[in-house]
Amino acid sequence: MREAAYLHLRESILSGILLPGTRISEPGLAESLGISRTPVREALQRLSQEGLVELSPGRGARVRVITPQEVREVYEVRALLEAEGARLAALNATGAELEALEERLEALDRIPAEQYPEQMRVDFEFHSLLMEASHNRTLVRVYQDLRSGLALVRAHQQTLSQHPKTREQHHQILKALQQREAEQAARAARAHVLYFMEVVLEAAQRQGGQQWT
Amino acid sequence: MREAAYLHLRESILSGILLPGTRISEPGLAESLGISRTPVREALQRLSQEGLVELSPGRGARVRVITPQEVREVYEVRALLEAEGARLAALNATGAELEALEERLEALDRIPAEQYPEQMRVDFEFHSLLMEASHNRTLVRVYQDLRSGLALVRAHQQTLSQHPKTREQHHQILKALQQREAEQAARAARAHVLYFMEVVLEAAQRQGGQQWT
DNA sequence: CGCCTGAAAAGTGTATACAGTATACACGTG
DNA sequence: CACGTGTATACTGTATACACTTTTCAGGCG
Repeated sequence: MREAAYLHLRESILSGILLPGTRISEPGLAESLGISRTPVREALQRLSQEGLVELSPGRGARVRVITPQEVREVYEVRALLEAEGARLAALNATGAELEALEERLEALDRIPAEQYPEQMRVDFEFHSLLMEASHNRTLVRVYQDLRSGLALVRAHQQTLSQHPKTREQHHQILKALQQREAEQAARAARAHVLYFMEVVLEAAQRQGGQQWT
Repeated sequence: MREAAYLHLRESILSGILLPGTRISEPGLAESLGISRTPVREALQRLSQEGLVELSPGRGARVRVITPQEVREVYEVRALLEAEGARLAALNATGAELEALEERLEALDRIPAEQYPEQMRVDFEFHSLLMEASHNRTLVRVYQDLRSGLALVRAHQQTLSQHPKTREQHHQILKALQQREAEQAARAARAHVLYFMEVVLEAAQRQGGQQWT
């Protein structure tokens, strides 16, 4: 039930049902889920450590507010991690892992542009598989922690995937991995993440102000 | 009281009172601290997310066991983060921050070699200040998360600080920061962390087997 | 009309109770 | 003598109760 509360809250936040800054009441959420406060509390604390909610002592939980400055910081760290992941993957990836990556890019091409959630899911899988191919589980863990925070940002930035450049960059990364060119893979991954950061920040500037979901 | 339970457990684990693999009983710990199970549970879950304890569903909590392979992974990621931190610090550090760093190195020289805990504390402060001088709070957060796991390793590796090379490497980093040479700072920080990793792994091999603290 | 005050409502933090489950140990069986 | 089974104990996960704090809102005062 803790897991259920966690997943429900996470989904509510990422899908935009709960806007940033919204207060989350333990009794309220517990009743709406038909469970007691205990698992709700534990779910909130987990989300707090993941950076999706803010927990002030004695004053309850709120959905976290993220500033553009913070988005920039997170993407810069992600670029660092993903570049290293790509470098290691070029050295350590197995044949099966390379095929799985290739398969995801083919799947992305097959998905119609209007099915945004599906695109996002496969895109996410591609990057996760890339990091796992590094064979450094600590790197993967840190990366996933960072991404759960990033999800907050992308929630309302729909339609920005499948930019023309994105597809080309994905293939550049894969090609470098297949040719075992570590430095080239790192550069390509870094460029991809930083390019995406600019797209996100631009879209945010157009549609919002100092903060958003 | 959650904080008290958290700090008590953390200290017990890092000081070696609780050895890796030891089962931690919620009722037992609650009684020994004179509090109820609720805050104990919450502390255990926090420690679980920080990587100090392992939490198997329905089967309670154990102090986590770390393998040399994992130590290598963690230090490699730390080297990556700290190199980036040093690079950014060379660009962004304020005068006051540079002075604080210098002060820590002077303090390290003043501490007698036998006061190991004090040395470790100041050494920790130096590295934390270095990362904070990067002015990227996300980078700092990820770094601190990683280090709390590392603390497990160093707990029983006393006497390995103040290796002759350590002092020199610290000063190399600081010098690069003062001269605003970003790439040199990154290289120096990376070399320092990786060197330290080798020292730790060597010490572990001498005194242990496949796993320790 | 605005601001301060104070009481009521809601909420957080901790303790405790209870149901379901894993673990350990002893006994019986092959 | 080894192994499986059954029972008793201990523990985890969830629910509920209670004290204390924060928030809210209405009424009175300046």
